Parts: sequence; C-alpha cells; structure tokens
Amino acid sequence: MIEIQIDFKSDEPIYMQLRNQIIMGIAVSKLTEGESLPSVRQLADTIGINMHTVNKTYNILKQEGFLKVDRRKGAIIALDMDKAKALDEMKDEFRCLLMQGMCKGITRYQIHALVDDIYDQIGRI
Amino acid sequence: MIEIQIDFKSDEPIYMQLRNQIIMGIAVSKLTEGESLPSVRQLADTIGINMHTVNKTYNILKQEGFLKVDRRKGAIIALDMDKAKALDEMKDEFRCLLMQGMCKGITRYQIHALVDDIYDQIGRI
DNA sequence: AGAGTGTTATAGTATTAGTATAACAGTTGG
DNA sequence: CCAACTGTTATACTAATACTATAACACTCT
Repeated sequence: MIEIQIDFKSDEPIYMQLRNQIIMGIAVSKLTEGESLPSVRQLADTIGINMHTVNKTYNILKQEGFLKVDRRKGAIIALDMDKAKALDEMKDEFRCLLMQGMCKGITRYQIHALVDDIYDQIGRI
Repeated sequence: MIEIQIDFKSDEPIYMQLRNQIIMGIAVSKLTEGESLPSVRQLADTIGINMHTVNKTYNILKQEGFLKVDRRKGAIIALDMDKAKALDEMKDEFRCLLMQGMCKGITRYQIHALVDDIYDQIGRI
C-alpha cells in the first residue's frame, strides 16, 4: 500500500499531485512492477476525493506507460521501459527548466551536481 | 526586438508560452541585461492577444527575477543572479522530472548527456 | 447471485484563462 | 504645457478546466 498526501490548497491539480506521488512511489521502489494499486473507488475514498479524479490519474499514468489496467486485477504497475521515448518526452520540459537556470548563471556542472544529489537520495545509479 | 510565436491550439496557457519564450530569448542572448521589452499594449497588439495577458506574463517574470518594470522605460531585462535561490526554485520540478526518468530506467549519466546537449546547443558553459 | 472491477454519461459548481473597456497616475518629447 | 505614451487597477463577460455527484453498463471473481 502507498500513502498519498494531497495539498488541497495547492494550485497544482489533485489529479497531478496524485500522479506525481505514484511516480515517486515507483521511483523509490515502494511500488514495484506487477503490484496492484487500490481500485479507483477505494483510493478515492481513502484520500477523500472523487472517484473520477483518481480515474483521470490512472488513465494518464496508463497513457504515459507507468501502469496497465486489467479488468480482473484492477490497475497494476507495468512500466513501458522504452528509454529513448521516455527521454524524448521529457526533453522539452527539461530544456525549458535549464534555460531558466542559464539565465541565472547556473553552469552545467551545477546541474550535474543537482542531478547526482537527487539520484543519490533515491540510491539509484 | 524579439519574435514571439504563440500556438493558440496548445493546452499550455498563452501567458506561459510567452513567459517561456522570453526566458529562451534571455538564455540565448537575444535579450540582454538592460534591454527593454515592448510595452504591454504594443506586444499584445503584435502577437494579437489581450493586453492583460502580456501584463500577467510581465508580472510573473518580474516576480521570478527576470525583469524589472520602470515607469519611465517600461519593462527592462534585469536578472536577479542569486544562483542558490534559482537552484532551489527549480529543485522540486527537477526532482519530479528525474523521478519520471528513473522509473523508465534512465541513468544519471544519460541525464548528464542530455544536459550537456542542451547547454552545447546554446553555446553555454 | 452478489460484490467487486474499470468505464462511460450527464450534470452541476468553482476556478482559471482570456478578452474587452475604461480609467488613473506617472513619464516623456515636442 | 500638452499630447502621447508608460504600467496598473477595476469591472464584466465568455470559454475551458478541475472537481464533485449520481447513475448505469459490462465484466470478473468468489
């Protein structure tokens, strides 16, 4: 099971907060390949939000290649490990963020350090 | 002067597209410190959008430390070069993007390469 | 048969994006 | 000084989105 914490005062939509936290859960291996997520109704009830909001999140995650939906088992983690595609999809957002940093004089080496920090925190290669 | 290209069919808000393109302009040195931007009315007219949309963008950029607004000269590029602050502000969004990549098996070295690519494209250190 | 899946449809409310006018106060150049 | 320009603020309207609320459908499992 995974703990979800929603900030209802945030300007970030609930379905997006939920998406990000599930992705975080996968990244830190709290959620692993083949593991099943709570049903849309069950998770919605636990968090205290509407069923459709959870359903929207699940559909986005399915679309993005993080899970598959099985009539029998519900929503299960199923990663589409196409690295090239994944890299390409994050490229634009990445560039936009880096440009922002360049303006402020942040060097590529400082970015490398930040990347390493984040990877180290998770204990990833 | 800077050329702005808005995609009216995009799901990204106009004021955000405009913000990103101005930041891009600063990053690639098309816009430099002290240079003045068109007035809100003028730029709105050129692009074909409403004055308030441009005003919203300018206020965001001011808030984010990319420009200052002078009653006499209009909006001028004025960079707040607090690196630590800039790094801290992009940290969360950065982590979120990297987590997404980790799930797909992308290594820190592949990220480093992507960062270098983007920096090289702009010709920055 | 009954309780559980995801999915779809419809409808309502609240918030946000964008537009449209209008006005105000300060700055600038002729 | 005056007219034209700055950013800024206020109000009002439309369109789109986020979220909620019911309800129903087809399917799976015990």
